[in-house]
Amino acid sequence: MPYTPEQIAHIVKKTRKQLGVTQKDLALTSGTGLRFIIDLEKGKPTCQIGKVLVVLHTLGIKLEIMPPTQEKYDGS
Amino acid sequence: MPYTPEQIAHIVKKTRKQLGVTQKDLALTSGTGLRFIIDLEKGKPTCQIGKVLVVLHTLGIKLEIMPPTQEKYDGS
DNA sequence: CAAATTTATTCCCGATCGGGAATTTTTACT
DNA sequence: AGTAAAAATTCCCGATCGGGAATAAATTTG
Repeated sequence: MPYTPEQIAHIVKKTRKQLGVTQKDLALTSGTGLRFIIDLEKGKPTCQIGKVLVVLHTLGIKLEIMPPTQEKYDGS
Repeated sequence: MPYTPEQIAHIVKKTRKQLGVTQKDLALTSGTGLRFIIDLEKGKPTCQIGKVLVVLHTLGIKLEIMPPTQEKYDGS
């Protein structure tokens, strides 16, 4: 289940609309530019991670990152 | 609790080491370049989201994105 | 339906990402 | 301690990100 930029784009757009926020407002409140927001919501894979994280936070979208659990097999 | 690029960097680096994988190997298996991996593990906020997602997936790091819950107040 | 609003595209352009190689520095191993 | 391995830096350079404005297109509103 890896996330793709397109999926993130969809979540961002949907959340933004649900909050009744325009792309322009989101750009302002997240400290980015309109250009970036449009690209992000288009699912562009080259958007900068730092800005993506800021936008997610601005929209109240929570992120959880879970490393794999370590299982050591002494297969001897 | 927003994630920062630095936090992601830390998780990536820690996971990679736990898996006993070198940066070079990770670059190869994730289809990126050594340069990118080093930048990512340095917490550079300008790394491309698409590549970040691929690396996370390659390392088996799971991501969860949770939009805010919608609560409609008819405050009338 | 027309007007207003929102979104998307285009343009300009400075800054820089990132692939890949070479080199240097740091870390790990014996 | 010395060596090998890993990581980081530097370099080159083509490609392009993204801010911001203007414009076009699409969508929403009344």
